[in-house]
Amino acid sequence: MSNNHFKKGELYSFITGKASTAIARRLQKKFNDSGTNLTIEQWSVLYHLWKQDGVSQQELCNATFRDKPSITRLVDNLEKLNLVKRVASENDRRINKIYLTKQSQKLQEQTMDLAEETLNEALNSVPTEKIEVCKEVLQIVYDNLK
Amino acid sequence: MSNNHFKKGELYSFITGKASTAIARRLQKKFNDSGTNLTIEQWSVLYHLWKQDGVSQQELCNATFRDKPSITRLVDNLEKLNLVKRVASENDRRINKIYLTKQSQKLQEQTMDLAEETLNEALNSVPTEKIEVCKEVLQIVYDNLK
DNA sequence: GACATATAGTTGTTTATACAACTATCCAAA
DNA sequence: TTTGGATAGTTGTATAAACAACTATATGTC
Repeated sequence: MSNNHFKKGELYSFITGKASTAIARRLQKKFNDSGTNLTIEQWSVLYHLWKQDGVSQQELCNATFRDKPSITRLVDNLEKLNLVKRVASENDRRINKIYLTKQSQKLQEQTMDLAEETLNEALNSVPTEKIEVCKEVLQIVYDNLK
Repeated sequence: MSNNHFKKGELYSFITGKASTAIARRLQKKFNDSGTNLTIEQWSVLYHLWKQDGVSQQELCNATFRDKPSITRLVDNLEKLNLVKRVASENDRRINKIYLTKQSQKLQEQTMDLAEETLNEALNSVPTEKIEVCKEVLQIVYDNLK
């Protein structure tokens, strides 16, 4: 059996990520409106650092699905904003360990609330069991392609 | 009942569009490997022009969910590649109508095949009915936020 | 017809992504 | 211990997105 369930007219939104783009834009707007001077991409790096900081840039690459130059520049910008600090590893001098600052620790609660709010708006009226199926499918898609 | 089905650890992939990013990267790789000198974003504009060309840049904005400067520059680059042509409208001189060239007409079949191939790889082993649920949820998400 | 307003498109700036090429450091095998 | 390959990170370049500010044209109202 073919998996070819996409008529031409349906290719588009899957490939362009229409839904996730809309979610990201909505969250960015909430950041801007609340005076949170942060891009979604910067937030996504902080998101992983809030779970654990002191990790290498390479670990941030893996966690955020970005390449090394992207992380270099995101960390550059986060450092300019005084939200993270590069600390050279003592054991391995190739490695920068990335630490949160006091300022970025304060941002966690507020921005996570806005993120949850955004997802609740996005998923308004969608039944729980359909959300679960959707999450499952998207995870398989990712696993199929990684 | 709250729609708050996202534990903190699950927020991330929905907001960042992990799955659609993976799909776009895979398709871009297929374009590159096949010598198709085209970005996914340029392709997404051509995608709508293959359905109908001679439309205004504003109509392309609506169709591709981009703002006007983004379309201006995508059309700039497509024009440099000789894939589209701007033609000033006779009725309304503010409007550029965008037309496909012979070269871009040739690209349609090949790139659509690569796009379908990509989606089939992405959705490998996902049952039809779950794909349908997923498409439905993503559409509702988009409608909820637009 | 004149003017205010809306619409279509462009340009400038900042941030981000992808890829290639590069430096510095580490490590393991000869 | 030397050397060659792997790993961590940076820099250069092209493309793209978002936002603000801008020009040009059209339109509706007085």
